[in-house]
Amino acid sequence: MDAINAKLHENSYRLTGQRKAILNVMLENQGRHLSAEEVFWEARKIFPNIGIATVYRTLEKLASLEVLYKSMFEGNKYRYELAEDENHHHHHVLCLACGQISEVSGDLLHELESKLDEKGYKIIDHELKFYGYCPACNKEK
Amino acid sequence: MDAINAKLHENSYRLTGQRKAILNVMLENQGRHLSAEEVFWEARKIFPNIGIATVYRTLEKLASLEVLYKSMFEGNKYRYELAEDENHHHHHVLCLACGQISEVSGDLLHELESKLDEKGYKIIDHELKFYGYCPACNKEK
DNA sequence: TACAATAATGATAATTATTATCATTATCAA
DNA sequence: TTGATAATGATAATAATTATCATTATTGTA
Repeated sequence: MDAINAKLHENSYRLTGQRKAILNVMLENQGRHLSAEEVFWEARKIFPNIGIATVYRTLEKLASLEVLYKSMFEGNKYRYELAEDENHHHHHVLCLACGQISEVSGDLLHELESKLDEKGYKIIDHELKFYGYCPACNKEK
Repeated sequence: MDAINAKLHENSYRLTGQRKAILNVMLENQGRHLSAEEVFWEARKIFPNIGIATVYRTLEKLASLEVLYKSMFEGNKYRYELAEDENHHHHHVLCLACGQISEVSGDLLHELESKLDEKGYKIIDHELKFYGYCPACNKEK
Protein backbone atom coordinates (compact mmCIF):
# COMPACT_ATOMS: atom_id res chain seq x y z
CA MET A 1 0.00 0.00 0.00
CA ASP A 2 3.00 2.24 0.41
CA ALA A 3 3.79 1.60 -3.24
CA ILE A 4 0.23 2.55 -4.11
CA ASN A 5 0.35 5.71 -2.05
CA ALA A 6 3.63 6.65 -3.70
CA LYS A 7 2.17 6.15 -7.14
CA LEU A 8 -0.90 8.22 -6.34
CA HIS A 9 1.25 11.00 -4.92
CA GLU A 10 3.51 10.92 -7.97
CA ASN A 11 0.47 11.48 -10.11
CA SER A 12 -0.82 14.16 -7.74
CA TYR A 13 -3.95 12.21 -7.12
CA ARG A 14 -5.54 13.53 -3.97
CA LEU A 15 -6.44 10.98 -1.36
CA THR A 16 -9.89 12.16 -0.35
CA GLY A 17 -12.05 10.30 2.12
CA GLN A 18 -14.06 8.77 -0.70
CA ARG A 19 -10.97 7.55 -2.51
CA LYS A 20 -9.50 6.13 0.69
CA ALA A 21 -12.72 4.25 1.27
CA ILE A 22 -12.61 2.73 -2.22
CA LEU A 23 -8.96 1.79 -1.86
CA ASN A 24 -9.69 0.15 1.47
CA VAL A 25 -12.49 -1.87 -0.07
CA MET A 26 -10.11 -3.07 -2.78
CA LEU A 27 -7.40 -3.90 -0.26
CA GLU A 28 -9.82 -5.81 1.97
CA ASN A 29 -10.94 -7.80 -1.05
CA GLN A 30 -7.53 -8.57 -2.45
CA GLY A 31 -7.79 -11.44 -4.93
CA ARG A 32 -11.47 -10.91 -5.54
CA HIS A 33 -13.06 -9.33 -8.59
CA LEU A 34 -15.55 -6.67 -7.62
CA SER A 35 -18.08 -4.91 -9.80
CA ALA A 36 -18.53 -1.15 -9.52
CA GLU A 37 -21.79 -1.69 -7.68
CA GLU A 38 -20.22 -4.03 -5.17
CA VAL A 39 -17.47 -1.50 -4.53
CA PHE A 40 -20.15 1.18 -4.15
CA TRP A 41 -22.06 -0.68 -1.43
CA GLU A 42 -18.91 -1.67 0.43
CA ALA A 43 -17.57 1.87 0.24
CA ARG A 44 -20.87 3.20 1.63
CA LYS A 45 -20.17 1.30 4.83
CA ILE A 46 -17.04 3.38 5.26
CA PHE A 47 -18.13 6.63 3.67
CA PRO A 48 -21.93 6.63 3.92
CA ASN A 49 -22.94 9.14 1.29
CA ILE A 50 -20.42 8.47 -1.41
CA GLY A 51 -22.01 8.67 -4.86
CA ILE A 52 -21.90 6.03 -7.54
CA ALA A 53 -20.33 8.48 -10.01
CA THR A 54 -17.40 8.96 -7.66
CA VAL A 55 -16.96 5.21 -7.48
CA TYR A 56 -16.87 4.90 -11.27
CA ARG A 57 -14.54 7.87 -11.62
CA THR A 58 -12.17 6.56 -8.98
CA LEU A 59 -12.12 2.99 -10.27
CA GLU A 60 -11.45 4.26 -13.77
CA LYS A 61 -8.60 6.45 -12.62
CA LEU A 62 -7.05 3.75 -10.44
CA ALA A 63 -7.23 1.35 -13.36
CA SER A 64 -5.51 3.84 -15.64
CA LEU A 65 -2.77 4.18 -13.02
CA GLU A 66 -2.55 0.38 -12.96
CA VAL A 67 -3.36 0.26 -9.27
CA LEU A 68 -6.38 -1.80 -10.25
CA TYR A 69 -6.91 -4.19 -13.07
CA LYS A 70 -10.17 -3.81 -14.95
CA SER A 71 -11.69 -6.63 -16.91
CA MET A 72 -14.99 -7.42 -18.55
CA PHE A 73 -17.02 -10.26 -17.09
CA GLU A 74 -20.50 -11.62 -17.62
CA GLY A 75 -20.46 -9.98 -20.99
CA ASN A 76 -21.72 -6.67 -19.76
CA LYS A 77 -20.03 -5.68 -16.58
CA TYR A 78 -16.55 -4.65 -15.59
CA ARG A 79 -14.91 -6.03 -12.53
CA TYR A 80 -11.92 -4.62 -10.71
CA GLU A 81 -9.20 -6.24 -8.71
CA LEU A 82 -6.09 -5.00 -7.00
CA ALA A 83 -3.14 -5.26 -9.38
CA GLU A 84 -0.77 -7.60 -7.64
CA ASP A 85 2.43 -7.50 -9.61
CA GLU A 86 3.68 -6.26 -12.94
CA ASN A 87 3.58 -9.48 -14.90
CA HIS A 88 0.44 -10.85 -13.39
CA HIS A 89 -1.34 -12.66 -16.20
CA HIS A 90 -5.05 -12.51 -16.22
CA HIS A 91 -6.13 -16.03 -16.92
CA HIS A 92 -9.52 -16.28 -15.41
CA VAL A 93 -11.75 -19.25 -14.93
CA LEU A 94 -15.43 -18.39 -14.79
CA CYS A 95 -17.75 -20.96 -13.37
CA LEU A 96 -20.79 -21.30 -15.60
CA ALA A 97 -22.79 -22.53 -12.62
CA CYS A 98 -21.91 -20.34 -9.65
CA GLY A 99 -20.18 -17.48 -11.38
CA GLN A 100 -17.11 -17.83 -9.21
CA ILE A 101 -14.02 -16.31 -10.78
CA SER A 102 -10.67 -17.91 -10.10
CA GLU A 103 -7.27 -16.93 -11.37
CA VAL A 104 -4.83 -19.32 -12.89
CA SER A 105 -1.30 -18.86 -14.03
CA GLY A 106 0.77 -20.71 -16.55
CA ASP A 107 2.20 -20.51 -20.01
CA LEU A 108 0.65 -23.03 -22.26
CA LEU A 109 -2.96 -23.01 -23.16
CA HIS A 110 -3.51 -26.72 -23.38
CA GLU A 111 -1.18 -27.52 -20.55
CA LEU A 112 -3.21 -25.06 -18.59
CA GLU A 113 -6.46 -26.69 -19.54
CA SER A 114 -5.26 -30.13 -18.53
CA LYS A 115 -3.92 -28.76 -15.28
CA LEU A 116 -7.32 -27.28 -14.63
CA ASP A 117 -8.90 -30.63 -15.43
CA GLU A 118 -6.60 -32.24 -12.89
CA LYS A 119 -7.71 -29.73 -10.31
CA GLY A 120 -11.34 -30.69 -10.90
CA TYR A 121 -12.45 -27.94 -13.21
CA LYS A 122 -14.45 -28.78 -16.31
CA ILE A 123 -13.43 -26.41 -19.06
CA ILE A 124 -15.96 -25.91 -21.82
CA ASP A 125 -14.48 -23.07 -23.79
CA HIS A 126 -11.90 -20.37 -23.65
CA GLU A 127 -11.32 -17.01 -25.15
CA LEU A 128 -8.09 -15.20 -25.67
CA LYS A 129 -7.64 -11.64 -26.75
CA PHE A 130 -4.46 -9.81 -27.54
CA TYR A 131 -4.39 -6.06 -27.36
CA GLY A 132 -1.89 -4.14 -29.39
CA TYR A 133 -1.24 -2.62 -32.76
CA CYS A 134 -1.84 -4.21 -36.12
CA PRO A 135 1.00 -4.14 -38.66
CA ALA A 136 -0.42 -1.13 -40.50
CA CYS A 137 -0.81 1.01 -37.41
CA ASN A 138 2.46 -0.19 -35.93
CA LYS A 139 4.37 0.94 -39.01
CA GLU A 140 2.92 4.44 -38.90
CA LYS A 141 4.52 5.17 -35.57
CA MET B 1 -24.19 -22.94 -46.43
CA ASP B 2 -25.75 -26.32 -47.07
CA ALA B 3 -24.46 -27.42 -43.70
CA ILE B 4 -26.00 -24.34 -42.15
CA ASN B 5 -29.34 -24.90 -43.85
CA ALA B 6 -29.32 -28.51 -42.70
CA LYS B 7 -28.65 -27.46 -39.13
CA LEU B 8 -31.41 -24.88 -39.17
CA HIS B 9 -33.84 -27.38 -40.66
CA GLU B 10 -32.88 -29.96 -38.05
CA ASN B 11 -33.78 -27.48 -35.38
CA SER B 12 -36.97 -26.51 -37.21
CA TYR B 13 -35.81 -22.96 -37.47
CA ARG B 14 -37.88 -21.30 -40.16
CA LEU B 15 -35.95 -19.45 -42.82
CA THR B 16 -37.98 -16.29 -43.11
CA GLY B 17 -36.96 -13.42 -45.36
CA GLN B 18 -35.53 -11.52 -42.42
CA ARG B 19 -33.44 -14.48 -41.30
CA LYS B 20 -32.19 -15.12 -44.82
CA ALA B 21 -31.15 -11.49 -45.05
CA ILE B 22 -29.18 -11.75 -41.82
CA LEU B 23 -27.55 -14.99 -42.88
CA ASN B 24 -26.58 -13.44 -46.21
CA VAL B 25 -25.01 -10.50 -44.43
CA MET B 26 -22.96 -12.89 -42.32
CA LEU B 27 -21.94 -14.96 -45.34
CA GLU B 28 -20.91 -11.89 -47.32
CA ASN B 29 -18.82 -10.77 -44.38
CA GLN B 30 -17.15 -14.07 -43.66
CA GLY B 31 -14.08 -13.51 -41.52
CA ARG B 32 -15.28 -10.16 -40.23
CA HIS B 33 -16.71 -9.44 -36.79
CA LEU B 34 -19.95 -7.51 -37.04
CA SER B 35 -21.87 -5.79 -34.30
CA ALA B 36 -25.65 -6.18 -34.10
CA GLU B 37 -26.06 -2.66 -35.41
CA GLU B 38 -23.82 -3.28 -38.38
CA VAL B 39 -25.79 -6.42 -39.19
CA PHE B 40 -28.98 -4.41 -38.82
CA TRP B 41 -27.98 -1.76 -41.37
CA GLU B 42 -26.62 -4.30 -43.83
CA ALA B 43 -29.74 -6.42 -43.48
CA ARG B 44 -31.91 -3.36 -44.15
CA LYS B 45 -30.38 -3.15 -47.62
CA ILE B 46 -31.79 -6.58 -48.34
CA PHE B 47 -34.94 -6.50 -46.23
CA PRO B 48 -35.77 -2.81 -45.85
CA ASN B 49 -38.04 -2.78 -42.84
CA ILE B 50 -36.48 -5.43 -40.69
CA GLY B 51 -36.52 -4.43 -37.02
CA ILE B 52 -33.56 -4.31 -34.68
CA ALA B 53 -35.25 -6.73 -32.27
CA THR B 54 -35.44 -9.33 -35.02
CA VAL B 55 -31.74 -8.87 -35.66
CA TYR B 56 -30.89 -9.41 -32.01
CA ARG B 57 -33.22 -12.40 -31.73
CA THR B 58 -31.82 -14.01 -34.86
CA LEU B 59 -28.17 -13.42 -33.98
CA GLU B 60 -28.76 -14.84 -30.53
CA LYS B 61 -30.45 -17.93 -31.91
CA LEU B 62 -27.82 -18.50 -34.59
CA ALA B 63 -25.12 -18.18 -31.95
CA SER B 64 -26.85 -20.73 -29.74
CA LEU B 65 -26.96 -23.09 -32.73
CA GLU B 66 -23.26 -22.41 -33.24
CA VAL B 67 -23.82 -21.08 -36.73
CA LEU B 68 -22.34 -17.83 -35.49
CA TYR B 69 -19.75 -17.16 -32.87
CA LYS B 70 -20.54 -14.38 -30.44
CA SER B 71 -17.84 -12.53 -28.61
CA MET B 72 -17.50 -9.40 -26.52
CA PHE B 73 -15.41 -6.61 -27.95
CA GLU B 74 -14.74 -3.01 -27.02
CA GLY B 75 -15.77 -3.88 -23.51
CA ASN B 76 -19.44 -3.29 -24.11
CA LYS B 77 -20.54 -4.67 -27.40
CA TYR B 78 -20.95 -8.13 -28.84
CA ARG B 79 -19.72 -8.97 -32.29
CA TYR B 80 -20.73 -11.90 -34.40
CA GLU B 81 -18.85 -13.87 -37.01
CA LEU B 82 -19.66 -16.92 -39.08
CA ALA B 83 -18.44 -20.03 -37.25
CA GLU B 84 -15.94 -21.56 -39.62
CA ASP B 85 -15.09 -24.94 -38.22
CA GLU B 86 -15.55 -26.91 -35.04
CA ASN B 87 -12.19 -26.36 -33.43
CA HIS B 88 -11.74 -22.80 -34.51
CA HIS B 89 -9.99 -21.06 -31.64
CA HIS B 90 -10.90 -17.51 -31.01
CA HIS B 91 -7.63 -15.79 -30.56
CA HIS B 92 -8.29 -12.24 -31.52
CA VAL B 93 -5.96 -9.36 -32.00
CA LEU B 94 -7.56 -6.00 -31.45
CA CYS B 95 -5.75 -3.01 -32.82
CA LEU B 96 -5.67 -0.28 -30.19
CA ALA B 97 -5.33 2.30 -32.95
CA CYS B 98 -7.74 1.38 -35.73
CA GLY B 99 -9.91 -1.15 -33.94
CA GLN B 100 -9.29 -3.76 -36.60
CA ILE B 101 -9.90 -7.29 -35.35
CA SER B 102 -7.80 -10.08 -36.75
CA GLU B 103 -7.83 -13.75 -35.93
CA VAL B 104 -4.80 -15.79 -35.13
CA SER B 105 -4.38 -19.47 -34.54
CA GLY B 106 -1.79 -21.41 -32.65
CA ASP B 107 -1.18 -23.27 -29.46
CA LEU B 108 1.29 -21.51 -27.30
CA LEU B 109 0.70 -18.13 -25.85
CA HIS B 110 4.21 -16.82 -26.03
CA GLU B 111 4.98 -18.53 -29.29
CA LEU B 112 1.88 -16.84 -30.55
CA GLU B 113 2.99 -13.49 -29.32
CA SER B 114 6.38 -13.77 -30.94
CA LYS B 115 4.79 -14.94 -34.17
CA LEU B 116 2.59 -11.89 -34.06
CA ASP B 117 5.66 -9.75 -33.47
CA GLU B 118 7.27 -11.30 -36.54
CA LYS B 119 4.20 -10.43 -38.55
CA GLY B 120 4.52 -6.80 -37.54
CA TYR B 121 2.03 -6.61 -34.72
CA LYS B 122 2.93 -4.89 -31.50
CA ILE B 123 1.29 -6.74 -28.64
CA ILE B 124 0.73 -4.73 -25.48
CA ASP B 125 -1.43 -7.01 -23.43
CA HIS B 126 -3.57 -10.08 -23.61
CA GLU B 127 -6.47 -11.55 -21.79
CA LEU B 128 -7.52 -15.14 -21.55
CA LYS B 129 -10.72 -16.49 -20.13
CA PHE B 130 -11.74 -20.07 -19.61
CA TYR B 131 -15.39 -20.92 -19.33
CA GLY B 132 -16.45 -24.01 -17.48
CA TYR B 133 -17.26 -25.40 -14.10
CA CYS B 134 -15.31 -24.91 -10.93
CA PRO B 135 -14.42 -28.00 -8.87
CA ALA B 136 -17.33 -27.53 -6.47
CA CYS B 137 -19.97 -27.21 -9.17
CA ASN B 138 -18.39 -29.91 -11.29
CA LYS B 139 -18.63 -32.41 -8.44
CA GLU B 140 -22.31 -31.77 -7.86
CA LYS B 141 -23.26 -33.02 -11.29
C1' DT C 1 -4.83 33.77 7.50
C1' DA C 2 -7.77 35.02 3.57
C1' DC C 3 -8.90 34.16 -0.95
C1' DA C 4 -9.01 33.06 -5.68
C1' DA C 5 -8.21 29.16 -8.71
C1' DT C 6 -8.80 24.59 -9.24
C1' DA C 7 -10.32 19.95 -8.21
C1' DA C 8 -13.68 16.70 -6.38
C1' DT C 9 -18.18 15.41 -5.30
C1' DG C 10 -23.17 13.91 -5.44
C1' DA C 11 -27.39 14.05 -7.73
C1' DT C 12 -29.23 13.09 -11.67
C1' DA C 13 -29.86 13.24 -16.71
C1' DA C 14 -28.17 11.08 -20.80
C1' DT C 15 -26.33 7.33 -23.41
C1' DT C 16 -25.71 2.75 -25.26
C1' DA C 17 -26.42 -1.99 -25.93
C1' DT C 18 -29.60 -5.25 -25.15
C1' DT C 19 -33.96 -7.54 -23.71
C1' DA C 20 -38.97 -7.77 -22.85
C1' DT C 21 -43.68 -6.84 -24.12
C1' DC C 22 -47.38 -6.99 -27.02
C1' DA C 23 -50.43 -6.27 -30.77
C1' DT C 24 -50.21 -7.55 -35.56
C1' DT C 25 -48.92 -10.50 -39.31
C1' DA C 26 -47.22 -14.72 -41.44
C1' DT C 27 -46.86 -19.67 -41.64
C1' DC C 28 -47.94 -24.44 -40.83
C1' DA C 29 -50.62 -28.56 -40.13
C1' DA C 30 -54.97 -30.76 -40.15
C1' DT D 1 -59.87 -22.93 -44.99
C1' DT D 2 -59.02 -22.40 -40.56
C1' DG D 3 -57.28 -22.36 -36.12
C1' DA D 4 -53.01 -22.83 -33.53
C1' DT D 5 -48.53 -21.37 -33.32
C1' DA D 6 -44.47 -18.77 -34.51
C1' DA D 7 -42.29 -14.53 -36.08
C1' DT D 8 -42.14 -9.75 -36.53
C1' DG D 9 -41.72 -4.63 -35.70
C1' DA D 10 -42.46 -0.92 -32.73
C1' DT D 11 -41.38 0.50 -28.67
C1' DA D 12 -40.92 0.38 -23.59
C1' DA D 13 -37.86 -1.29 -20.13
C1' DT D 14 -33.40 -2.41 -18.20
C1' DA D 15 -28.69 -2.15 -16.79
C1' DA D 16 -24.17 -0.43 -16.82
C1' DT D 17 -21.74 3.47 -17.55
C1' DT D 18 -20.74 8.33 -18.65
C1' DA D 19 -21.72 13.32 -18.85
C1' DT D 20 -23.40 17.53 -16.83
C1' DC D 21 -23.55 20.84 -13.47
C1' DA D 22 -24.25 23.22 -9.28
C1' DT D 23 -22.15 22.82 -4.80
C1' DT D 24 -18.38 21.91 -1.73
C1' DA D 25 -13.57 21.05 -0.52
C1' DT D 26 -8.69 21.80 -1.11
C1' DT D 27 -4.55 24.01 -2.44
C1' DG D 28 -1.12 27.48 -3.33
C1' DT D 29 -0.19 32.12 -2.92
C1' DA D 30 -0.27 36.88 -1.36
